[in-house]
Amino acid sequence: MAVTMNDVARAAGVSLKTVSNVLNDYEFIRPATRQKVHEAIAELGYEANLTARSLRSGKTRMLGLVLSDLSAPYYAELASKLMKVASGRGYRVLVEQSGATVENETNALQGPFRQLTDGLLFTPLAMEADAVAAGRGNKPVVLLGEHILDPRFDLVTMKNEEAAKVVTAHLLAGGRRRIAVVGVHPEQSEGSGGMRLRGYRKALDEAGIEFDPELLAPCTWRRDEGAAAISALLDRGVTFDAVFGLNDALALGALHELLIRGIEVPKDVAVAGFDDIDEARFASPSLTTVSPGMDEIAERSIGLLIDRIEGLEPTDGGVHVEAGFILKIRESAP
Amino acid sequence: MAVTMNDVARAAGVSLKTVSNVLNDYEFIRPATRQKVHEAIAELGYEANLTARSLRSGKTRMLGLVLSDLSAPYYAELASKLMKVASGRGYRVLVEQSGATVENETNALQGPFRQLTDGLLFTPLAMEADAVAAGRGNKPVVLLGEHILDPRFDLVTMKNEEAAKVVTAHLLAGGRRRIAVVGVHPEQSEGSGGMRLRGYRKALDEAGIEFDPELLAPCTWRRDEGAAAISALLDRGVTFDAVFGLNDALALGALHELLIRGIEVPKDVAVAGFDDIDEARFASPSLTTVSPGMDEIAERSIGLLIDRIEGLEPTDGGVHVEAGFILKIRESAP
DNA sequence: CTGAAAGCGCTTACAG
DNA sequence: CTGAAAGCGCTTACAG
Repeated sequence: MAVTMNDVARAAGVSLKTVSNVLNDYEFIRPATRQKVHEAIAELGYEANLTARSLRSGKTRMLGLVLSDLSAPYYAELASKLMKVASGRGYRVLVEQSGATVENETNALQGPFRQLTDGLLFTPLAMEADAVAAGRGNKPVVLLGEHILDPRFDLVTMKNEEAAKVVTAHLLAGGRRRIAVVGVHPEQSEGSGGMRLRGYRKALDEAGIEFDPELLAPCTWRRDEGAAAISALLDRGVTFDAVFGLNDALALGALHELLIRGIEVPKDVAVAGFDDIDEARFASPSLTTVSPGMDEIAERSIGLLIDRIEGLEPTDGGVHVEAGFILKIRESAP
Repeated sequence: MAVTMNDVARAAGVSLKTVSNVLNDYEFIRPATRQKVHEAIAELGYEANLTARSLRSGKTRMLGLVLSDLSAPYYAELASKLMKVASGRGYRVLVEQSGATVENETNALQGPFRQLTDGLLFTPLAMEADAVAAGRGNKPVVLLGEHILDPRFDLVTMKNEEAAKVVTAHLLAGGRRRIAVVGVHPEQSEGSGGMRLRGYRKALDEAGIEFDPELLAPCTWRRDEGAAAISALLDRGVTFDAVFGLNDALALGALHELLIRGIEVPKDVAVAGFDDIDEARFASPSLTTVSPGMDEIAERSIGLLIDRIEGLEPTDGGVHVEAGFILKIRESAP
């Protein structure tokens, strides 16, 4: 059927092992032999069978990427970048959507998905740290995001608190005093949301402005929820002169609602977000936000994972990487 | 190391073949035997080795998805849906980004990527029909999109021309007479762009309105290009009372530019797009557009591909599926 | 309904 | 530097 290594070996007049050596770039091969093999490969149009290679070697050269939903802009952009970086190092990325449920996350961590990959880039949103630690098996896992911050794990994350503080300070520097926060999760002090809220509060503290819980608009991190949350705030008669969306989707939802209500942005209310998704640049008005260094996150997380797989990362405990960030000042909060 | 079928066979006191039969739901197995095997599997925590299965059976139960860039909102949403549909039928989706270059598309079609998948969902953007036909090999390929319309291929597409005609007719019904078109490719009569432009012209014809080439704003399909194209049109002094973006990103870019210039939407200029990406609902003003039936596209394309793989689709020639569409009337063109 | 054997196409010790 | 053999863990004919 297909051309096999055996056919190549026969055509080149060498043994199977020699063909394998050539394919795997083994150092000590006589140049003449190497050339004979390469000629036979070219002549026969041989292509290595990846499945057979995987079965024998136990490696698939695929990395798993577990995230809640690929259609979310942030994840779509991240996945795209991760694939490009991985490709540069000879790996593919296989994506699994968890919908942020414990069941699906557990499945991705322990089920057949795991077999198909040499290591996992895992965004835990529902599972707790102990469950992840118990179920991670012995292939490398690198955590992405902030839901779990635990010295047991390799982790690549962004500077949530610090960046949120900088955004908030920027709004304060623009003269804003009552900054509503959209996307707060009531009882959550962990995760991206909790950390960004902490950054917000620190900025207020440093500016000597009292924190007013009235200004918190709780909702899940979806655009329509952001619109609804800001709408509810306005209906309750809460006054504010700025909105900080805990991510861009929320900020854009809020922006939309403000404009519908005839509130001018940034004149009456300034708006800022977090993530710098592509859309932020093209909103009307364009959105002031924080770019959390996605390129760096992609490079470092893939790098760390592959180093673990190939045994190039010597550190014993969890490696913790924090990517840098950049404040993007645009029209919505100049 | 890991638990194998052999271990299960030994524990259950049956042969390897019997375990295989149970795992593959072979009909004629004595219930008692089946149960013994299931008990042994549960007791030992056996999980089938997918790589070994693939090597022997020649099937990976993975589908390849080739598209230009996963970070484009339309593709991200499509990929997310395709994965969910495929998962329901027991397949995974492996994504390959081509960047719309001939080289990468050819690689995805003929290179090692192909080995990893039982069939391909392929969005050709750079390759020509003959090259695809020559290189597709003997595993099933289903084309997505409109760049290649050819009876030799299975194809799932949207009603570009018809839907564009309906959008244009809607603008005309609202009293607009000079409708600019953003995203035209100068010499391209094929592909989504060409077909949508044809729909636009048909609507004009039927309304008895003369076509004015001045109103065509050529650019590639990116948001910033849309903004720049409409800007160029305005700078040239071309007058218009509506804009039809050949996709939503273009329409949103144009919308942004119009608002910046102090042109009121929809009062001065109505704006409509194509795709109904999530963002369209939340733009300010929200965007009138066409929903091209992405759910249906996902269902039908995965269904067709898997039917081909499993030999369930009897048709000899290429099957051509056209998904339905819905006009979404929103604020930008009521 | 079930069994014993072969083999998918590689890589990996083991020799030399 | 290269060879002959074993074996990764399954499924697939072939028997019975």
